[in-house]
Amino acid sequence: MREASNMGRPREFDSEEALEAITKAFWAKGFEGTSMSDLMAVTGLNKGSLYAAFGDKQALYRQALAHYDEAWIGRLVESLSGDSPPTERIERLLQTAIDGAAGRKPATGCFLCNAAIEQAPADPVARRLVKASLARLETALVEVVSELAVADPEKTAKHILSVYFGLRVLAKAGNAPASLLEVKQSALEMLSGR
Amino acid sequence: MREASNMGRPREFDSEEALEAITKAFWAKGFEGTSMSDLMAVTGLNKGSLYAAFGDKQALYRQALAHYDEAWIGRLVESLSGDSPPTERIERLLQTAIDGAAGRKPATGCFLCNAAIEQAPADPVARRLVKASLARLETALVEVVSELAVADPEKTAKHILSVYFGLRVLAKAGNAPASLLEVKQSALEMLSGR
DNA sequence: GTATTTCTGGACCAATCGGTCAAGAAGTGG
DNA sequence: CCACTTCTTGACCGATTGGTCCAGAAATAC
Repeated sequence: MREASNMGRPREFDSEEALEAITKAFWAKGFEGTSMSDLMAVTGLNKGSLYAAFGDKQALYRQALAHYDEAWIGRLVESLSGDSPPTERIERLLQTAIDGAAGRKPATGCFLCNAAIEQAPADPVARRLVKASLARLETALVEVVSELAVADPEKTAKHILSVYFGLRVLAKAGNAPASLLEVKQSALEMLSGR
Repeated sequence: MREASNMGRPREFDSEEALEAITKAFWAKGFEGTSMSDLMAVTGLNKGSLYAAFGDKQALYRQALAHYDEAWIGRLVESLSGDSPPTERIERLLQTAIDGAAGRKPATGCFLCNAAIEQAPADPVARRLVKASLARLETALVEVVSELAVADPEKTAKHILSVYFGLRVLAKAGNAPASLLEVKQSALEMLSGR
């Protein structure tokens, strides 16, 4: 955000830390549900600093979404390309969706999923970011599925991705983990040819 | 909402029509994204009438959600219990999710899905309504799947429901219909034992 | 030192938010 | 006719919204 100029007063806060807090705020309450006052509260900064460092609310949201892609989606993709058995890696992905709601109040869920529903239709840039994250996930999934004896890996990968987001929705609705586990099992059974 | 009293000035508007318009507004822009002014605009009523007839904004939203259950989810459930082949009925369900985004700008999507993401975590009543709609869909799906030669109909039904909502999310993100069709095909192949 | 640049804190802004209220209109029952 | 009830209209409310601005602080460059 800032040029590498050593002129002028140095910034007193860590931009990364601030963006992390901002991301969590939008993640929990959405774009419309999060006010600038909320963001001031979670970062400990005041409006002037926020606007100078990141821009307006929409820019803030987009950067939070990009940060989520880097951090969380990155972790997910990484976990998909481990060296454990393919089905195990896919199970881990689906389990993430299930765990994302278990116990927590309110359910943390998936910022990407929330953004797809709330902002993607209204904000082209947010939509572009969401699609990019989805593409990352899909690519990683195709690679995993390709290791299995499956007729059409791309089709199957998309199916798994769809189940993943379906689980996210069902989890947010408050479905019991036991019920969600059945979905995961069904998906895994499909992969192993029943 | 109103007692069957013939005393006093009669209401000049049709509550059902108003609720229909209100539902579409919340459906398109969410709870936080819809203002009372928006609701005044889409119904042609003024605030006083809205409050008198439905209550505050949260009550409005809940009634919209209940109306969506009656109307749209009802139609979906009905369509699932036709006399066409079971796989065809399931295909129709998934196709609904795909069509819900095609061409339309912005993608209409599914109010139930939006509510699960946006309001279910924050509003217990909304969560209850969402879960009830989900249960309706699931029950109808179990019946359909039971007509197929499937080991565990309930598990499979949940899987299909998950795919349905996954499709809704992917569709809102702007995925091309061709890509979504692959998900549908994959799900149907799973049902027919590949 | 001074000049310059950038950041901080908070006052300030118009607009909008959800919500209330009272006055009068429009009906029914007698 | 009058009494009563309910609905409509729009003014009005305080609070909050996203966003701007400026005076002063804190650094570097000379």
